[in-house]
Amino acid sequence: MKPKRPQILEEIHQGKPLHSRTQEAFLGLMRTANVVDRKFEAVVAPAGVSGQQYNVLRILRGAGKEGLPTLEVASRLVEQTPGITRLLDRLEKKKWIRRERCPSDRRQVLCWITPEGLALLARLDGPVADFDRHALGMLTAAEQRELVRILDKVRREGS
Amino acid sequence: MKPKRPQILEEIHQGKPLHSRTQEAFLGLMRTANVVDRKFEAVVAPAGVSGQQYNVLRILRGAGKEGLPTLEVASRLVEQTPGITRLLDRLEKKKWIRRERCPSDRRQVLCWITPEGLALLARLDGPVADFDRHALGMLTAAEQRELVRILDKVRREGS
DNA sequence: GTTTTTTACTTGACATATCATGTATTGTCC
DNA sequence: GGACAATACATGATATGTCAAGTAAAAAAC
Repeated sequence: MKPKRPQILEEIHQGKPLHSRTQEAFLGLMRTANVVDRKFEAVVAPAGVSGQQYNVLRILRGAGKEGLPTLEVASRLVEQTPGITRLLDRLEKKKWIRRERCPSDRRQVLCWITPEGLALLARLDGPVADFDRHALGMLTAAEQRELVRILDKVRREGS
Repeated sequence: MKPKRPQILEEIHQGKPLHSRTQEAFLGLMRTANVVDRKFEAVVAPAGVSGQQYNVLRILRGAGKEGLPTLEVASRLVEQTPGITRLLDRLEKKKWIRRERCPSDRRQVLCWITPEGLALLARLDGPVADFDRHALGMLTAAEQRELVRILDKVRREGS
C-alpha cells in the first residue's frame, strides 16, 4: 500500500513533504479551526456581531440576572483575550449589555445582557443551532467522541 | 457507567450542560487551536515575528530563487487572510523580504526572502522543531493519525 | 482591434487585538 | 492598623485584521 499524500499539502499548494506527523496534525488543527471559525462568523455576521461578541452575549445570557464581573466573562470565553474591556465597551455602546460597578467589591464591574441583547441572541438561536448540527455533523458519533477525547488530551497534557 | 462531565466545561467555567456532542467538538476544536496557536506565537515572538509572518517567511524560503507572486503566498498560508499585501509590506520594511513587479505579467508582484530573512528563520529552526515535537507529542502515533483523518474529513466534507 | 471581463493586487477607512503601564480597591502580614 | 502586595480592571500606543472600492494589466469576447 502506497503512502497517501497528505490532504493538507494540496490545500496549501505545497509540494514538499512534511517533516513529521505531528507537524501534519498541527497544520490540520490550525487550518480546520480557521475554516470552521470563518463559517461561524458568517452565521452571526448578518446580525452585526463578531463571533467573540456573540460568545460574550451567550455567556451573559447564561449568567442571568446576577450578571458577571468583567474578568469572569473573559475567563469563560473559548478564545482568551486580553482585550475584554474594550470588547465590552463596544457591546455597551451598542446597548446589548449594561455595566455597573459592584457595590460589595468596588474593584469589580458587573455586566448584564440587555433586552436588546437578548433579542439579538434570539434571532440567532436558529441559525446557530443549524450551524452546530452541520459544522461537524459529517462526523459519525464515534468520530465526534474520538475528536473530543484527543483534543482534550492535547489541552490537558500540553507541556 | 456514569456520563463524564465534559472537560471543556471546566475550562470555560460553565455549569450548564452542552446541547450536543457536535457543540462540544466545536468548542474543543476552537479552544485547542487557540491554546496551541498561542504557544506557537510564544516560540517565534522572541525573534520579533508573528506566527503569520513566520509562515510567510517559511513559504518564501521553500519557494527558493524563483520567488512567489503575492496571492500565491496568500493561498499557501494555513490561515487565510485578505490582508496579505500589508503583511508583506511589514516584512519588506523589516528587510526580511524583497518584492519586484513581474516582467512577464505586470499585474503580479513577485516576493523573495532576503538573506536577513533566511538568517531569522535559521535562528528559529531549532525552537520550532522542538515545538513541533512537543505541541502534539503527547498523542500516540495512532491518535495523531486519527486526528489528522478526522480533521481532513471536517474540511473536505464541510457543507 | 476595441470593448468587456477577469485577474492581481492596492488603498483608505475602520474594527479589533496586544502590550505596557496606570489606578483604585481590597486583602495580608507583621 | 499601616505598609505592602495582590486583584480587577482602564487606558494609551501600536500592531494587525477586515471590508469595500479602486487601479492597472492581461485575457476573452465580439
